Amino acid sequence: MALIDQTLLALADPTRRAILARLAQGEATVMELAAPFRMTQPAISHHLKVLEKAGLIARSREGTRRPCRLTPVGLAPLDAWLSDLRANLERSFARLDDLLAEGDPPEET
Amino acid sequence: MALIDQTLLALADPTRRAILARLAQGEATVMELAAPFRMTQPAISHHLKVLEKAGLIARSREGTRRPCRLTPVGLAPLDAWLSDLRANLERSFARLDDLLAEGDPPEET
DNA sequence: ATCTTATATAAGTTCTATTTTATGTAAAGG
DNA sequence: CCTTTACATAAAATAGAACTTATATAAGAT
Repeated sequence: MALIDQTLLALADPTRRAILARLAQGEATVMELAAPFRMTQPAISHHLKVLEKAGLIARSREGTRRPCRLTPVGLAPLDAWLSDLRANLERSFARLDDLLAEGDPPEET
Repeated sequence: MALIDQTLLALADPTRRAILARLAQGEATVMELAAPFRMTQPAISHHLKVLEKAGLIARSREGTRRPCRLTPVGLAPLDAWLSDLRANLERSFARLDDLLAEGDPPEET
């Protein structure tokens, strides 16, 4: 699975986005992250694993606790995808402008 | 369902992202969009419906054809979510810096 | 050592998304 | 009119993601 797939699949879940939002305020343990949700701890652990595999969070060890923190670089694939898309869009607009300037109506390939 | 949910759910599928990439080059009909995929036309039609409901594409009528075009404003919810997240991150880094400057080690709430 | 706290993993279930097959509709072409 | 082309919709199958219950592990507290 491509990086961008993992990124977007991870972000597509509201619980995981809420977890990221929480982590944007600072580190938190699994239990702290689980608290706001009406959901069991294993469910949260699974969400964390998805986020970790997507490179969106990292975890350390602090005795029995496993604090999580956000790793902003994990958003890079999404940034790249977005700017790619927008670059292509602009290129296609530029082509369209050229054609219109020539008075030549654009046609499909 | 919140806007950002629809946006990210739509983007989480590789077929749909490929469709958007194709549309970044310019308008295309359903058949043209379906061609590159080993997938039936109804499947593509369904993907297009998801993209449309997310506000990522729009469709017009041209006789029997239904050309699709990208609507870049559909990415606004994602842009907003991303900058929100990053704003919070920076705020929390700022707080951390303050505390460190005071020589006061940060603690959990 | 034992108990507790914090977390992970496994198995199973339920829910939702993707895809296909089959069929319907609407416009254009003969 | 009848056929074809381009697409939509419905129903059903499949696949996959999310969640729960039950259990395991590992570190700290007693």
